Amino acid sequence: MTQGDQIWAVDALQALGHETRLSVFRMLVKAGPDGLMAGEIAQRCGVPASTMSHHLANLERAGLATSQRESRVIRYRADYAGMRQLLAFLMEDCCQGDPLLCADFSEIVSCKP
Amino acid sequence: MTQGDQIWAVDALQALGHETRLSVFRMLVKAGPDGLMAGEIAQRCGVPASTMSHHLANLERAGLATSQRESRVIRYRADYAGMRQLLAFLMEDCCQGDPLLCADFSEIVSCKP
DNA sequence: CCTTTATTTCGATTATACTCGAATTATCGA
DNA sequence: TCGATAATTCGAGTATAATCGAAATAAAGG
Repeated sequence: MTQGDQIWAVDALQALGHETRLSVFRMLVKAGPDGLMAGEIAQRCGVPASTMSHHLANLERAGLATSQRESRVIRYRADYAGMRQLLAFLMEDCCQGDPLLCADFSEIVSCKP
Repeated sequence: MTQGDQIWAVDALQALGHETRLSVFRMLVKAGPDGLMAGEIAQRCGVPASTMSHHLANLERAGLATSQRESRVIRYRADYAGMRQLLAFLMEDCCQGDPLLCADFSEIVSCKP
């Protein structure tokens, strides 16, 4: 793994290392492919729109969310590819796939034949 | 999952969301059960001892490292249980075990029958 | 005891992040 | 074109984090 790889991982981890942003990301995962409008996210979190805009931009920069304008609203979705990369990094590069760290997840991931 | 559960996850994510600390954690994983002395960690990272001490305390508070004094030195080890909890949180609570997010990991984790 | 070594804690500075109202941009519908 | 609406960007204040030398603590060995 290169030095650069760790950099984006740091960005992604830092993005999720904030209560509001972690909530937002989970909200987006729960919302699924439809995602959520920026305004509704702000409202649900009880945070001013301008503040939320920064958090959403942060998540997007970190590769954990995508945005798409639809006429007047902007729809945010969880970026599954980014999250998958982060999880892969944590399990492979960071933890070296060590069974001590990762073995328990065989039940969580869909690996039943 | 409770509100409190997310709080420690935020702490752990934030702890890893820093270049030096992420490097240290990976270093500790690589070092295995023997761990590393505080001094050597600082030296390897090219960071003053006092600065590193804060980072190590941060990782320990976040449940990602443990420390143990051995006569004059202090040995740090990766906290596997904490990291497992974090990975479990990210896959289960955060991503809802969604195959879209987690399916790829069936090869990484040791789930071959 | 006193010195040396390893580490932490203190104290103070600097840097970065967070927050939010106000101003701005983009889009739609009348 | 003119509001009205949804969102972002700006600007400025506040808070939190990072940094590092100096001082304090802990332990070992003369």
